Amino acid sequence: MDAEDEDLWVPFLAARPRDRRAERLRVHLREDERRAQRHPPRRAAALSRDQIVAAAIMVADAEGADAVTMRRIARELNAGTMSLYWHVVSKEELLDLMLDAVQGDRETPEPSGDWRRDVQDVARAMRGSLHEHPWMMDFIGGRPPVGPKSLRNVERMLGYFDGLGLDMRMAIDISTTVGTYVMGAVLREVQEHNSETFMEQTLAELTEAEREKVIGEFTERVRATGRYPHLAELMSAGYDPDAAETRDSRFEFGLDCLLDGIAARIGDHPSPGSR
Amino acid sequence: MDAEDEDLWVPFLAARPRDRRAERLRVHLREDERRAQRHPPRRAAALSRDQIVAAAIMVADAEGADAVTMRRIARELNAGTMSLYWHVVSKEELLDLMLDAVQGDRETPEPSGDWRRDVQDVARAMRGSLHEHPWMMDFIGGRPPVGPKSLRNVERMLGYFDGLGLDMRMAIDISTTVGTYVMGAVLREVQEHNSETFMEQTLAELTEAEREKVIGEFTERVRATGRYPHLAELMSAGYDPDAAETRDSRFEFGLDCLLDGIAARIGDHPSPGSR
DNA sequence: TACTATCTGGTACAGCGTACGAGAGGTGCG
DNA sequence: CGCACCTCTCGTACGCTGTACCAGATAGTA
Repeated sequence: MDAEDEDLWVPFLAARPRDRRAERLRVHLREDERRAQRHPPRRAAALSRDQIVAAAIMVADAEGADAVTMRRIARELNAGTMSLYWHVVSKEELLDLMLDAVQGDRETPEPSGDWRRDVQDVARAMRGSLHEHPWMMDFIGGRPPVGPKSLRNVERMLGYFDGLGLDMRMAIDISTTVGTYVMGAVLREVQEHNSETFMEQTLAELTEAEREKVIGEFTERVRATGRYPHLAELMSAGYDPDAAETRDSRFEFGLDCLLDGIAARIGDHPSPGSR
Repeated sequence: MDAEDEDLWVPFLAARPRDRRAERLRVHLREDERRAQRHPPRRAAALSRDQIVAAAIMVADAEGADAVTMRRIARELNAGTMSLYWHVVSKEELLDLMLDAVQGDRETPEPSGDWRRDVQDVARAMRGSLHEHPWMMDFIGGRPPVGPKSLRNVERMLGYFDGLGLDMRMAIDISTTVGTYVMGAVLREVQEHNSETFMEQTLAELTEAEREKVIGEFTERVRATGRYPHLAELMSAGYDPDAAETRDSRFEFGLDCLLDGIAARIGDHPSPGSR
């Protein structure tokens, strides 16, 4: 049963209960469902948790993190705002549900025997998923990470190292390290993306002359201090480290470095010219 | 002049101007200061940007990200809420200023000639700084990153690779990759920390028996599915990958892997048993 | 004295998350 | 049938947020 697995929220972590309902909804969720079957829903369930989460993700994708308000989501569903609170304990919980839902977006590959390729695939998939939902980076800060979909992904990841004779500790360190790198990379990339769109908006309001003047003044000021030789060189070379074209290769570069280091450590010889 | 460097905000990026003042405060800040010297502040400046930023950081450190509200900060300074808005265009700008301010907390080491050690030091310093201000992770999501302090740090970082004959592109990729890893690591660690404190609070409300029952039921459910052999092994081994003791070594592990990969790539032979 | 620039902060408003509780619709029992 | 009881919807209201607007205080210049 697929639905069986979907409820594997780590106890305590899932919701911050503000009232009794949290416990009912989470820790004793199965029990709830049993009762619901005795007493089936009467009105063909106009609203459901999954619907609410889906609507919230739609809104977030289309209008950004700021647009995710309970009122906005309710409007999307033609429901009263407070109706959402029957299915969801708090906005905080809804965000958790959203994060876990998109975690399952991409399929993680079956172990192929080549751990390095599998890990690369997963890393790229994670990155792709995060890029499709950039609002994740707004919500992810400092919130307990584990929902059932994440659990499944961790399980898969650990499976890639099965035949290599690693102890569990090593396998876990490697998994989290890769995940760590991907998170950091996407965080940076989302920041850069936001910078760009913001800059473009601002630039559009200026004339060409003003634009050059402002930029010129800035580079001149950097140069004038004499304390930033590398940055000055960078700017005069016109090299933009954050340009979209370089982003993919930068991601792959870091990932390759990391995987090389890991490979060396687990006794695998790094594939010399991989990628 | 130290103060000279402090104003090197990348133009456009710094503030999202909601009205004209943004431009004045940022792009033409120097001009503003010149005028201010003609017309010096009359009341011995009861309030200043730096004070406001410092107060905001204090509040954030002591009470967490949620406590950072304009009213709270004003109260801290015995000022009216709206007085802050003379010195700061918006809360958003204040957050940018806070982030950049803590960026300069730790001193980055002078280049020692051993790039690897320098980079390690910087990475550890970044991590330490982020841990002292865990609210950073709440604010950092999807916001333009560059203030003057960050610029200085990038400059320093680039300097570590000076004698190695790398081209600029390589040096930049390496710098950002290391930064990326650190950000990701701290993001994860802050999440884990929050999970823990939350779990402790919840656990404190339960009796020992309830606690074991809930945990036991969960592990039983995970095992019952048969789809999570690695996780089941993990849980029955009682190994907690997020335990505080393992966190430092995990960070160093990932960092070492990364640096090994980088070293190999720039023709340096990895120090075999480093740390 | 009058004028102007700089800075303070009170009031007010729209929008947020959500506590509360009334009520609508359905089931099961007498 | 009536009646109790659960499941679910949602209007109202409250306290909180960021901040627009504007009236004033203060100090330097003319």
